[in-house]
Amino acid sequence: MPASQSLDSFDRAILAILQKDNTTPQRVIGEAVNLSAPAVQRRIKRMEETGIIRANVVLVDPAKVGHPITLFVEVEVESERAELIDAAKRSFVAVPEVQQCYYVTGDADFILVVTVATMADYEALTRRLFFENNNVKRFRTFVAMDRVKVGLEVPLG
Amino acid sequence: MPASQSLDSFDRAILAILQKDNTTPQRVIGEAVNLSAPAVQRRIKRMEETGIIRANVVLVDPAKVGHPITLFVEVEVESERAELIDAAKRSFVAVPEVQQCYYVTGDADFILVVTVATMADYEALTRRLFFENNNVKRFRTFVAMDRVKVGLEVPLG
DNA sequence: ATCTGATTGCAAGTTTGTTTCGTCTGGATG
DNA sequence: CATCCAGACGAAACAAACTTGCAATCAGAT
Repeated sequence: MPASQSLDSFDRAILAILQKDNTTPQRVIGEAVNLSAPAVQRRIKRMEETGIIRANVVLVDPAKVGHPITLFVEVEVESERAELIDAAKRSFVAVPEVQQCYYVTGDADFILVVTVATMADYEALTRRLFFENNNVKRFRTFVAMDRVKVGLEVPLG
Repeated sequence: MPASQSLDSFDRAILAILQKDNTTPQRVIGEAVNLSAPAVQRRIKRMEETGIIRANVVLVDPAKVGHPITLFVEVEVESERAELIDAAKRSFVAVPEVQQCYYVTGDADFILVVTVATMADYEALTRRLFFENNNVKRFRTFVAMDRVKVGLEVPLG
């Protein structure tokens, strides 16, 4: 009973479908998981309310809208004082070209995924984000030659 | 005319909305961009056919479905012979826990984004993917402490 | 000036999503 | 052991959204 529990096997089956294609009609989902359309609809609504489903979005091919370059950047900071880390987070989040930003353990402090139109744009971005930030000690860039697999799908097993 | 060109400013405005919420009714989109609902619908359809829109999906909160750990892995291979690289790509793509996989230039050859339930699961994964693959020379793991910004949104400006 | 091809808005038709309502199940309580 | 209650279900009615056909419009080329 998915009332108190957050996920049962119906929910997982529904999520698996929606992670592939959220335009799938509820009736079709219902047939796939052996539930009526209203039941499917109620479960989706609850998962949205509880934050299991964070968003409904389209995935855009970056190359086809003028952003053919994807980059990874490892950023190392000078000081890990909380307020400086927070400031760094805010500055990264604010930049649309930064698709993803993670605060990590290891040899680096941040890992960024960046999408740009040209390397000149990236050069300008590094100036703004890294060279003008005194707390950035070092950064290392990887250029993606092949986006072998790109998605945010979470396995549900 | 968006016939031969792939993107005009209407398309970009529509995409910007859909990248945030693809459940937005076409009528509402139409009001926002000053177009009728059918016009919006035809443009969306064309962008889907031409591959500008790659997919319609829900984004799931990994922590809430039992995958609280996100990892980055830099993988360096022994040989960059094409067939070995392709084999590596296939092996990474086949694993559901590998959300993203990029073939990159720089000190590493691949960068993976991995989502798992426990570190034990990750340990098992490294065994399968890296230790049992003779072509993997070295790999380096970063553990995400904070998913500061996660998305696949492409800036449209 | 005219023609062509593409795009638009409107309106009708169709599909999909949503709400309502009565029923059923499982678990806790007396 | 019977009763009660909360939560979830399906069927049907309802509302909203999507889709299509058609005539009108606009831009560029002849």
